[in-house]
Amino acid sequence: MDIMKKILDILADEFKKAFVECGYEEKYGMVSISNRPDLCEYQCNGAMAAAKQYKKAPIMIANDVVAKLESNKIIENVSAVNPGFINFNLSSAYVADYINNMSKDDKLGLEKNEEKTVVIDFGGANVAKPLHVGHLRSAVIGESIKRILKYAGHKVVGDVHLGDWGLQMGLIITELEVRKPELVYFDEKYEGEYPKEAPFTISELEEIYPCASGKSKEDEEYKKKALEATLKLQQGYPAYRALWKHIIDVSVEDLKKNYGNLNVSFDLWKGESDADEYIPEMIDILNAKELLHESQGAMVVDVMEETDTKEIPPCIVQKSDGAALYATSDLATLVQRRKDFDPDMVLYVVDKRQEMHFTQVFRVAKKADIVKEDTNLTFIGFGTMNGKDGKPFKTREGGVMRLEHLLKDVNEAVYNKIMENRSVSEEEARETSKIIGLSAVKYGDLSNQASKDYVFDIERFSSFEGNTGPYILYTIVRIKSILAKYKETGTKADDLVDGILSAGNSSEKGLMLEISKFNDVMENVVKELAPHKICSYIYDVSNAFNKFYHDTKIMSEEDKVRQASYIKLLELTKRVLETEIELLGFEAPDRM
RNA sequence: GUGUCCAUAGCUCAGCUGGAUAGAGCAACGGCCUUCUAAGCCGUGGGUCGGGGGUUCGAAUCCCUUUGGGCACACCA
Repeated sequence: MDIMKKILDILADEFKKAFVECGYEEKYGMVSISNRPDLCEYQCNGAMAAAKQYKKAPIMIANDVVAKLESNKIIENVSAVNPGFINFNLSSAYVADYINNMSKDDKLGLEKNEEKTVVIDFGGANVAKPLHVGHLRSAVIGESIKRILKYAGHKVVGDVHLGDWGLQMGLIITELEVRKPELVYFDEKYEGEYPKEAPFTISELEEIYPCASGKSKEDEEYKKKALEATLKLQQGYPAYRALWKHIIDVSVEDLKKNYGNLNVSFDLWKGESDADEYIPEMIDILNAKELLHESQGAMVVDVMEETDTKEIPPCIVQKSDGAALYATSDLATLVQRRKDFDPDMVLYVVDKRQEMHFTQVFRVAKKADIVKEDTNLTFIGFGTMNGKDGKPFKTREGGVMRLEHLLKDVNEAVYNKIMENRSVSEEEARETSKIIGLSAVKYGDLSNQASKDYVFDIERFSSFEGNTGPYILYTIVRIKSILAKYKETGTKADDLVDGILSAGNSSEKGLMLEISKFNDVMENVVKELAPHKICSYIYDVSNAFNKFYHDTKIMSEEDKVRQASYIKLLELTKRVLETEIELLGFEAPDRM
């Protein structure tokens, strides 16, 4: 099976045909999920929209259409309701058929897209600075979008794009010299090989940067030294290059560990330093297009457009002292990415406060043809993660909280919950609390629209009730548990039944209907790059499953064929849920 | 100041290509475990969708206006 049409499109086709047969335009045959589930599963409101054009009472149009559809095999219980709604259900046999087809498809019926190459820039990590809560959203949202686009069939390159260039590096080198002047890197006459081992640990490094940064603010002389060191490094002074390499290696190793704990990974560990060599070429491009001009000592590109409703300041590409800055690096990186990947799309998952900067960069890139004309440059700005007080999330002392401490706190809260509710070994509880904790954090973040600020509430996220990650995991664990029990009986569902049978009761059908929405939901998720829609979908699926679970005693079912059908339905439900949480970036344990 | 985003139940959030009685979760209250994980299921109460105007047969949703907030507005990233 190559493509599976979405249920709504299939239904709309039936309605369009009916509208046309009755002499109305087919555009009125649009179908939507019912907003009155007590009355029907699906509805069509086209009769009301058509009333004006045909100068006819909407209910009459609805009646005409209903008459054509009464014998339709896909549609059940179709009826016209005042003032002109057409309510109907999907035939139980048809839904069962549909989801059986879904289960045969490796993408669960998601229509294939044309493959695009996408570079996604997320994470926002800096060398020598530990990840803190401010890095959480970029990592979590970026990872999810990366997975979503891969699932949709695109070639995706995730780039962490490290902050590894600039003054911070000079500061660290300067402070290192103060602390360990005996190191060969500071001996100008040294000509031998530089050591392979880094002369510091990650914890030293993390302490050095804030210390150096503090000193440079008070001590002019110190700052000057740091600037000089930065310049020497950028000019390629071998000793500093060697030292710098160590700083990066030590940092990256630690970052990989931390991102690993978040289930976040990157295909590419490029940094701002990698863009450096592309700066001259980028400047040449701008000059060739005669876009670059001097303004107040700096070299800038004008980016105002006539349709702008406000002043967009020119994009500064070179500071008045000749140095590069943020925009310089981002533009040069685009040159590099074009050479390396020739992307159709470049996505930036960045704090929304940086929108202006990216507007400028994108405009320059387009004006200068640094990217192809049809390259889609997209800024996905996310909101702030706030504490319960509605202000940016801080530690109790008011400082910036490190990401690993945040995760630890959540895991601890989950661990305590597990120990009070369940009697499992401490070791298992520790393992499980990591898995559940991650789901709590990620679901808590992703269930909100990315662009909005949200309140991070450890209590709420790590509580296991309601619309949370743990609830979704619990649902999956219940399914796994039954499937394991069924397996123990030695029966194979496939031997008893070809596929899922028509639903025998309303909660079973409810579950099937939810499952059948998969491709529709996913198409939207991919189009809008909106993980929160996955969350609301799997919450619906989980609710539908738990209702079904409550109504149906699966293991004690006497009718073995019916039971086999239940098992197949459970397998499909599990597949849908696991596919979706995979796209959100977490997984389910076997027990909890 | 200019621009921009936001305002929905006590709290946290959905819903916004206009449709019927505005939905969840938490919190409160009441049911359901000798039977597949009660981290669950079922139910009750709770709202002038910030205010005002407009378009429409119909507006939380579109337009205008007003109030209150967040954020951004050239040499930081």
